[in-house]
Amino acid sequence: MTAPVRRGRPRSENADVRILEAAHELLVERGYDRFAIDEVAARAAVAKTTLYRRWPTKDHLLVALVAKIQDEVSVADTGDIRRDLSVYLTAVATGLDRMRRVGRDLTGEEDRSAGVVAELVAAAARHPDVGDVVRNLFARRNALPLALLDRARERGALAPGTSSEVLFDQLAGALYYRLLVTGAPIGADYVEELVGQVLAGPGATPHPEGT
Amino acid sequence: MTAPVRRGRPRSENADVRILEAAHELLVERGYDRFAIDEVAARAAVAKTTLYRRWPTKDHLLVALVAKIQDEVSVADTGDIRRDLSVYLTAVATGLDRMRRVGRDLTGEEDRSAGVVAELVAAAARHPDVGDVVRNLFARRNALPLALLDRARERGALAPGTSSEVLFDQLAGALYYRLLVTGAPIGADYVEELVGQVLAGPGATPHPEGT
DNA sequence: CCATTTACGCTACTACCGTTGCGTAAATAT
DNA sequence: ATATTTACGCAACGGTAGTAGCGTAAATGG
Repeated sequence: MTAPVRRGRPRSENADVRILEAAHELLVERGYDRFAIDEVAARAAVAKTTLYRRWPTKDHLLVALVAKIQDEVSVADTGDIRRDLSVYLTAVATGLDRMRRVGRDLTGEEDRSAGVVAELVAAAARHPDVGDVVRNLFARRNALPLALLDRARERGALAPGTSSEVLFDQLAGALYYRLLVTGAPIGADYVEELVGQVLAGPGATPHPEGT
Repeated sequence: MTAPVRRGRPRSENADVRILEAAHELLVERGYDRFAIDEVAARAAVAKTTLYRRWPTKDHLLVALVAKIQDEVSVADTGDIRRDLSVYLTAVATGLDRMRRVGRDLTGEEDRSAGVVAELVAAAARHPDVGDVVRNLFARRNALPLALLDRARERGALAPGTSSEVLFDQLAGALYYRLLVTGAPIGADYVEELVGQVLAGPGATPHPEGT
């Protein structure tokens, strides 16, 4: 936090707020496409150039918006790791499903859904700096569940050599893979099955094969 | 295959080929952004309208291109499920990494990477019909490894109740999650660790020292 | 008070995606 | 041959992302 003593005319904080609000409204109403920067500026009663001074591309605005919107997913630690994971991942899944429907399905609109998560991923791939922000976002979002896994391992509920990060990749990865790639549903029953199989590990080889 | 007897002037197959070739070249050269439809048409020596008659959006062209480019990942079944999975997933990972670098890094260009996979995911989310094609693409691509898992289960190398689909989600999901979301590297060592942990299952509680 | 610095609003502009209208080319049907 | 049908090429257009130039507003420094 360097001293906020700057030389010229200060940025209107009001403008930031109004832009983000207008963008939020339009995103929910219309989805990411059908979401025109000009319209955001107009609705925020701000010149387009003012908007671009803050966020150099639409993608940057999107990620700033998501960062603001994103709700914390709470993590309960009851000591029953399986149950805790199921609860957490179910919450994540419903959150993702809500994000997927943004701009669609609320109104009886056509079908040009946006899939905010998909757009976020694409934006992160397009601009390195957006990628940094997105990764930071997820890092903070995932810190609590990772800590949960760490504690479980220390407690002996997970095998000693277990990598929390890899374990989390298995769990979250399955959800995002279904959301973004295969489009398969991710209901509570799926989460339950996933957590069960991840923890059990199907490689129980009663009679090890191979040379 | 309905009879190819149609009434008017036939579509120039040559045009399809030339367009896809030009698009392929440009995609590799420039990446998905910086890839202008006008330029594809020009390079293919075809009117823009001719192109749009075949693929109604840039996204449609992209997915058609990827469908053509995508190389089969071979699946070996040596009987050692752990080894087979490692080999297969390593091949997938290197393929993904190659896709990620398309349009970047070949030239000493700036940094506006495209991330073809990310764009593909976004395209699938934007247009329902593109989504269908993409899902179909992956379904066919994943058929062999899924069959591998099925055989392993029947052979007793995987626990009887194991869901091949969920298991595959854990594996592929982890890779795509890293590629698209966290940006973490996915080298051979990671794949090895992933496969090991997925098969072992960290939930083996040797001495539950609960509350 | 006045110069400087930075932000704002406005207009105009470029580039690209995707569409439309129209004249022409290549096939089939009679 | 002629009519019909469908594709092609061309040119113009509308909509949106992002940029550039310029005059004006609001702050600080002397």
